[in-house]
Amino acid sequence: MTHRREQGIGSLSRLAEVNIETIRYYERVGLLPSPPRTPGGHRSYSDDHRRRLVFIRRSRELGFTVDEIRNLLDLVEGGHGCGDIQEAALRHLEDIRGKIADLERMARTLAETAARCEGGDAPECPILDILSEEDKPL
Amino acid sequence: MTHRREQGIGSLSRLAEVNIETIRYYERVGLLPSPPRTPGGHRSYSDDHRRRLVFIRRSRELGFTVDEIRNLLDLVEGGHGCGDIQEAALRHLEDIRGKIADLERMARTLAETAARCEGGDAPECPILDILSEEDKPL
DNA sequence: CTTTTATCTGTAGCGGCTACAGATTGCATA
DNA sequence: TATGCAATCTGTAGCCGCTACAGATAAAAG
Repeated sequence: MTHRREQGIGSLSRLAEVNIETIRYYERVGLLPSPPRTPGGHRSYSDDHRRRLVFIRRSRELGFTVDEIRNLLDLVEGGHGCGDIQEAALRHLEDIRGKIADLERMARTLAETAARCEGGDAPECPILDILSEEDKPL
Repeated sequence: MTHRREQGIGSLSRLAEVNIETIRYYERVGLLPSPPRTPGGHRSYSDDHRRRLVFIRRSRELGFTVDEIRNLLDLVEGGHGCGDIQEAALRHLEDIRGKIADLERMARTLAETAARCEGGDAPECPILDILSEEDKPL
């Protein structure tokens, strides 16, 4: 029986591995519900908050935006089945693959161009050429 | 002889394919030198400005940050040879490859997990599992 | 000269935090 | 119980790289 009861924001921060300031930020933007407060006004979190916060962190680690996470959380709350969630994940996967493709184009261009450099003090520099000659396509 | 003389910001924007607001932004942050002004206060650009602006745009397209571009421009101005520039490009290339690796990790996790989904209204969802169970590594 | 278009400055917003300042609360020890 | 220190509070501002406005003025076209 792991009965961790109410806990402060610092403890939640350590358990969920999320910055304290970030936790308050998530509350402000409506990702994490406002917890009850102690008589003195300190936030007091339950295990449910912790689970939700871990969900948020993991989603961020997988590259979901705050907006997308809001949607994911709505799907979960709404008791939607696996299908909708899978669909959201696959959409996001496509985004990621698009970004990878962009970066690979950049990397290819840079690598190819840098390979043509002679280095040293050579005045001619193929990198400068592709950067400044506007009529040559990348 | 292509003697385009002084021109306004709109014309520069079209030639260099950079947004007008972005041009003024680059001037504010010190990437593009402040051009002379007409008696009425409008910016008046030369071909040098255009070349430099194209350089900036291309660098951004290759993923260099504004700071990195400032450094690149310093290298160029300083008459440094190909070697230094090549070095900067290779450093940047490593950054890009790091980002690609990050994104590929995300994509792999998402793809593998989504593949285990049964879809439909199944109550069990492997995606939700990896998102909320904090003791399972991604 | 009048109209239209171009440009001007300044400010604020985006996302996703992070970093402060200055006030207050909570808890442990003497 | 007093005290001292750590934890937390709110509010605001900054980061990057733009983008979008509003309201005023300049330039070009008719």
